[in-house]
Amino acid sequence: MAKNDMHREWALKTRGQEESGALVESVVEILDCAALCFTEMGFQGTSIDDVARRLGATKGRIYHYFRSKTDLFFEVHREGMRRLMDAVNEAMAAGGTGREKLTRMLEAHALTMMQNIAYEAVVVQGVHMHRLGATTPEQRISLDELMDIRHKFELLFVEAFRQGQADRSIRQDADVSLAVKGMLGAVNWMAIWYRPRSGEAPEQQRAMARRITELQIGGIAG
Amino acid sequence: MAKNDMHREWALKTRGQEESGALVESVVEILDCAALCFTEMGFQGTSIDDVARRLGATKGRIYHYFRSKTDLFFEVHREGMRRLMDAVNEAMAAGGTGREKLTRMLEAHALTMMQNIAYEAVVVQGVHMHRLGATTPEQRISLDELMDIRHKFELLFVEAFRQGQADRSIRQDADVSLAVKGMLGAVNWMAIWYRPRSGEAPEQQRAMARRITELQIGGIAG
DNA sequence: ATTGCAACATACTCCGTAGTATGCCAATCC
DNA sequence: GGATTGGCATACTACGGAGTATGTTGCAAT
Repeated sequence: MAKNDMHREWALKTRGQEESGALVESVVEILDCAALCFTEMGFQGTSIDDVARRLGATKGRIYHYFRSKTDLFFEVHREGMRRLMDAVNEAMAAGGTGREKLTRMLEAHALTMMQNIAYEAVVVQGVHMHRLGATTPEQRISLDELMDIRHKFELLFVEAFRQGQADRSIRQDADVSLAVKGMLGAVNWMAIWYRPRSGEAPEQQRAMARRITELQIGGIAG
Repeated sequence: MAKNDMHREWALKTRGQEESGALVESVVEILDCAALCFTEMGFQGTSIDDVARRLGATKGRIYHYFRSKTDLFFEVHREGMRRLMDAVNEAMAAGGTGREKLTRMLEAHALTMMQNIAYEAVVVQGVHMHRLGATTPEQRISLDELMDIRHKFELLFVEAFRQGQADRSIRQDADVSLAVKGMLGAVNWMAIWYRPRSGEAPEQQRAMARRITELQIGGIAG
């Protein structure tokens, strides 16, 4: 393959087979640093040099793997969505009533948010960027693709919600779309305020995920 | 007063008496355009020239009233917070149980978000920027001040929540802080997805605000 | 009628930053 | 063991955009 196709090649590879290990690790390292930078300083506020500095490297290394800053951002976003999707899909797989499913899914979502706060904060930013005219046509395509995944993600919750209404475990009188947007909003908002306390045990995170989920399902009325 | 103090003067004026009208209107016009630009393209993504172009004017007009781009952003943020604060304060004033208060407050919050989507989207962005090291010391002060208002805003909800627990209208077993963050998250998230449908009647907005609020209070369990 | 100043517009500087072109080295493959 | 190539670093260009310095105009008070 020609040198110039290196970047595209990588994007395709990530969906397919494993790589030689060292290469993958180098890219993952870049993604991790990029996620932190984007989270702390925003997309426009982060320069490629910032990411490189954090890596202890220079731009060359980054542009060797990614065609542009926007591509790098999208790749972080994609990885964040993938982790969310995997967690929620698994939670949905097990049986139970619609409400039980929905509860597990929401809890998995919340927990994933806490465990991958940098990546997920970028995802939230990306959603925010949606309408921000991504300039080049190719970026538009990438962004649209990500929003499509985002939409499918939301549909998983809608589906579980409807199942819950069908089996009477969820109230009938709710506007499904609005209800789901509300629940997801409550959890997504964690990207704004949640910061892992140093030495926070995974069990504490699970407990917090359970509590916030239970409040969304059960409400606060006493 | 010296010319150079013009900008600061304005910032102080906004808290005090009315101005000569025409002047105020010119500034409000700038704020409106800035809110739209920041909402659509983000803080870093918006150039002062963008705002000026939208105004049908040039940078000169903007820099005549605002010392910097950051100041402009903060002023939009401040205005957005003020509208939220006013609406929620009014909703809190009337009596009732804690739960009734909280319901009215949340509903007022949601409605204000919808009616001032551009300003409120900027507020959400500002919260996001919190940790994004605002560079100059003066900007830090402004940002800290805004975050202080934000915190007071959240405390209003915490207060009503606690009152509701005291009068037994709200369940006892909830983590107050987490519950409030969840509720506010659900409503704040509207800044991301809500766009007014053309010709949407105020009554439809009120209905949506009521529905999303009721879901937060009552939960979805059937 | 003049002066003074508010309310902008115009024209410029200067710096950060995205992206590129090129150089360098170590490993791998004929 | 020369050539090739992947994996970066270095050096450079080009440009947009924040902030400033300097007009220009119209109104308002004296």
